[in-house]
Amino acid sequence: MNCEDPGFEANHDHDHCMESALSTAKELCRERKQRLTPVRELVLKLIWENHQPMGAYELLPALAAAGFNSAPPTIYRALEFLQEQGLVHRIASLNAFIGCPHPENPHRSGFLICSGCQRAVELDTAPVHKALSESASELGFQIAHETVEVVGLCADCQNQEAVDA
Amino acid sequence: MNCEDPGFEANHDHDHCMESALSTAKELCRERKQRLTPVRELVLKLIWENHQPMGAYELLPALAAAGFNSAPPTIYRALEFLQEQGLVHRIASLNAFIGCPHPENPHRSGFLICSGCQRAVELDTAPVHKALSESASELGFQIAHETVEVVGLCADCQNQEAVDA
DNA sequence: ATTGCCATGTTATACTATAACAAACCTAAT
DNA sequence: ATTAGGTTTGTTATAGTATAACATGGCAAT
Repeated sequence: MNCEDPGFEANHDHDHCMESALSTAKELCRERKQRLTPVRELVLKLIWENHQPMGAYELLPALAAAGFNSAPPTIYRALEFLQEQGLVHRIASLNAFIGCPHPENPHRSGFLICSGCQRAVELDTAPVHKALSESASELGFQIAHETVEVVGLCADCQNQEAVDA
Repeated sequence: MNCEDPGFEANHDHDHCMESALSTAKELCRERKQRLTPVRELVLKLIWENHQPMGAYELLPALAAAGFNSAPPTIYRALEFLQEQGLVHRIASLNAFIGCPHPENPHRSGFLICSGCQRAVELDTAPVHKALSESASELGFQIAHETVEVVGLCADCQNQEAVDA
């Protein structure tokens, strides 16, 4: 299994995961001549450390602890930049942000979100997009952006429920 | 064309549309022994009058005008009830609410949202759901709820853009 | 008529996000 | 090296979305 795309496996190599995401981010920003400034890098790091959807305000205390200004605009600006670079995605139904496991090529994103453990994994949305674009084209609708967010229980949490019951 | 499901057609019979939605709602609530109280009915009416996604706070002034308490909890409670009954859906990416054109049988909902005219139409999400459930079952993920919201341009607004250009 | 539940009123506050302007900082051309 | 111009960050304030908590009122079944 690719460490950058661990599905709902809890016990993957977190450290590697994070470092890999950060070095990819640095690489991409260098290529694109974009500045991955300290605050931006820290925010990305925090998001990957948690490896689950994080609210903007959940990230603020760590920014303050690191000596940055921790007023809301700071975090939202960093998140905006990271989104523009495809390094993080926003999950609208959670008002939360999560690291993208494959930012090197921009793509339509979709998520499976576990309501048991709060983890989320990015989906391959190609089949979903196909279905959507067929429905859309019947109505002459031109798609610009898709929000696909599926809430449910991951395999682990289903087992846990069975045990608890 | 079914008036309750007018796609992006602007010039359908609004009044009929609204009355039909309201009478269906009354019927359903009677069947289910749920109380469609004055404030709930008014909120549903306001949503159908506009026939496009409405923010909770956009609805408050009309509530106040009708003599109801217009503090936020009033509207959110009404919206919560209407959602439970399947009479309105929430669109997460817009923080807005819209009337459901076929509340008689609960269903997974998805939307096409036009960024030109702000209208939204409910999709048949069966094909999308099929694609999603295949992806989900590969990961052993059990789906509880789907958020599918597609932003783009409806046919009218594409034409309008072409004219403006 | 009484009781108990459901709905609404009311106040306060939490949570999410952005506007607007000032200060600091790159960086590239002179 | 200097400086002009753009980008990033700091800072204050506020807009926008949603819920907690408790009081009050109304309705329905006994």
